Amino acid sequence: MLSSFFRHYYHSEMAAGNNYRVPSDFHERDQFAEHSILELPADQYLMFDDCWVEEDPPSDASGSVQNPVYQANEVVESGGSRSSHPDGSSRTRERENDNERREVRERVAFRTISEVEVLDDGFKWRKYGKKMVKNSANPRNYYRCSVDGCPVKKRVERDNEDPRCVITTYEGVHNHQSSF
DNA sequence: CGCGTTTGACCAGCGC
DNA sequence: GCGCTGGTCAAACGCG
Repeated sequence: MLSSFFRHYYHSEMAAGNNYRVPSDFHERDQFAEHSILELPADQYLMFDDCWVEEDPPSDASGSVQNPVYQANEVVESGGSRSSHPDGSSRTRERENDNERREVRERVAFRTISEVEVLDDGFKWRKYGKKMVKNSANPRNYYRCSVDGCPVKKRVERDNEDPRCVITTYEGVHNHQSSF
């Protein structure tokens, strides 16, 4: 139950050939539930329907959208044929074109209802920064995977519009197994 | 003593 | 060029 939607999302994306990644065996961490959401009703477990993949917005789309979170979301929705069950074929071609133009940036963002901001996703993180960001009363925290040589980073911030929610953004792919 | 966090400084990109 | 903003660095500090 815990992360069935996420598992479905993740595998459907991978099956579609999209290059989206999250930490391996993320969805199998029991500790994830213990830390974050046990006290919540089952139907509020996780809001992975708000999962999206951030991409660089087109240059003519910037400026009018205040919240970068939703800006990223809109880019995904308008740029391809994604739904909760994406076919991914057109996006795969877009990806290949993107890869020729710029380095691959694998980034996944999602929102969870959680009391704690640092969710246990099976990896060990080292905090390296904290910043107040515009249009949000909550600070954004920056973490790096503490495994030597691993390039993965994540940003964590509490949703300004819904303080129950935590927005987590992963960037990069782990070059190792989880810490457990 | 080693490791992780805190926090102000610094830097790069962008718009004007 | 200047100011704003987001992201990173690194010294100081805290804790086990």
